[in-house]
Amino acid sequence: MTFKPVRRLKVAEQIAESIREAILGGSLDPGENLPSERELASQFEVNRSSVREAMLRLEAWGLVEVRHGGGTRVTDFLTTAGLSILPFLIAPAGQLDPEMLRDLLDLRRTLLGFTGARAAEHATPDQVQELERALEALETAGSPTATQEADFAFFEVLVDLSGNRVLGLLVNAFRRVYDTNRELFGGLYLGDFDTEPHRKAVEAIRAGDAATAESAMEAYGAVAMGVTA
Amino acid sequence: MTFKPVRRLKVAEQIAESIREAILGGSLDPGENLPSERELASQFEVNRSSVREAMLRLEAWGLVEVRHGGGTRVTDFLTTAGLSILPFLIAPAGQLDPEMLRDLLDLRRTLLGFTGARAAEHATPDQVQELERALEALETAGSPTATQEADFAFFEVLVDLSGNRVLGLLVNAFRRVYDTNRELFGGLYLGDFDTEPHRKAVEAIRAGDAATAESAMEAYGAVAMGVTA
DNA sequence: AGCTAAAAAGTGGTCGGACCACTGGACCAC
DNA sequence: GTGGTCCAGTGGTCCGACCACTTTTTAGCT
Repeated sequence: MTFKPVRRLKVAEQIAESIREAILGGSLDPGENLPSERELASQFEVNRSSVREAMLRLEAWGLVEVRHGGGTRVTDFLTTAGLSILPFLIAPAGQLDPEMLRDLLDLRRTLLGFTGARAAEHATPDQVQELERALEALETAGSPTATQEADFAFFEVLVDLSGNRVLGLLVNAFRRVYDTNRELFGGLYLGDFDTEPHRKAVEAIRAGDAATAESAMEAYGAVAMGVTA
Repeated sequence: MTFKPVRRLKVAEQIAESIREAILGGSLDPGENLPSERELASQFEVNRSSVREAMLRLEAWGLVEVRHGGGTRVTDFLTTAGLSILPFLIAPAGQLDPEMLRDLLDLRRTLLGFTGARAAEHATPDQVQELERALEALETAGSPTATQEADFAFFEVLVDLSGNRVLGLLVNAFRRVYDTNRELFGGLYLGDFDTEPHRKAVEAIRAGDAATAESAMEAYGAVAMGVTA
């Protein structure tokens, strides 16, 4: 038996979360002004400093626009926010949003293909060996949770082999989506987990066959989409 | 003669920028602890509040990890940061990093293909008309700057047609890369700008031909890569 | 009345200092 | 070794004040 660490939520984080949900949930419309920091401080019964920290977070997420002397305005997050809000947007009420999930998996499938193709073009024999170790770890994983972890680890090795650092940053953003809602995504690994596409991809990468690696990885991405349908 | 607006940088922003460059530039190694907030405040000769705001920004970028009572640690940004740091990473010294640019354009090319394909599958006649207007605006643009803007606008319409909201968020992140270094990217539009791929893509999208739209957009992406080579 | 410019009110930004909450290490008792 | 206590250091929150900027109101003029 292992225990999960207790969640310690800082004041500023609670405030930011609260307002974030109001924005993403549509209670606050784009263009609208947030109450002033002093007003918010009084409403939440906290110090203004804590409210300011919350504003900083919201601004970093691209959810509000702070104007010195002119109030804080809610932005249209679909046109200003980056991938950093995806973890919250994909599971608004503790439940995965089917449309968002579909979009995410669809995009993921293409990125998997891209990753596989580039890996096939750039991987050295040493790196292929590393990939094989990751595949073996995946196939010998005992629990669904372990499988889930190993699957992502396999993918991250692959991203490393692709040699594309921008792709690396993008995948970091995706992983945060996954980490934040780990339990929800866990369901995708309950059925039979077939590593056949992985093996095919590894084989193609070893041979330097980009096209085959691409289609193998896309096939793997398609499987995940099927599970949710 | 027109003057550019004077840059008014808030104290906290200057500090964050300063430390950000130190981290991205390698002066601060991952795992290393930053000086304490009190120490930094004294070094920068500002109040501790301003330092704290800077820390929040750095944390939001995924560049540091703040631990209550345990100091602030520099993270390995290549494995923790998201696309939000790409604007800074791609032009570290006011000059575009060729490798990063190559990776970015390579990934962009694939995303363009994906966008074109999905647009062809989902676009309604009304939407196609909107796309045609964007294309016309692009072809009648006078200056290189206007062309640059119109080109991105065309792409954003296309993203909208694709109906994939996750892709939309991803493109927002990309646009920030572009906006932050507008002058540097402007060079890509100096030569002859051929809108032939655009026209081909629009035609394919109108016909609902996903495969052709995909290859047309990929061809367009490849052109941009050629310019920089 | 209508316009302009000064004044006021409101809002975010910075400051200084105090105290609370947490971490990590030193030291002690068992 | 193990667990406990203590303590110095660090981040988190609070308070109240003032500065910088924007928006609204008001006073004054034509």
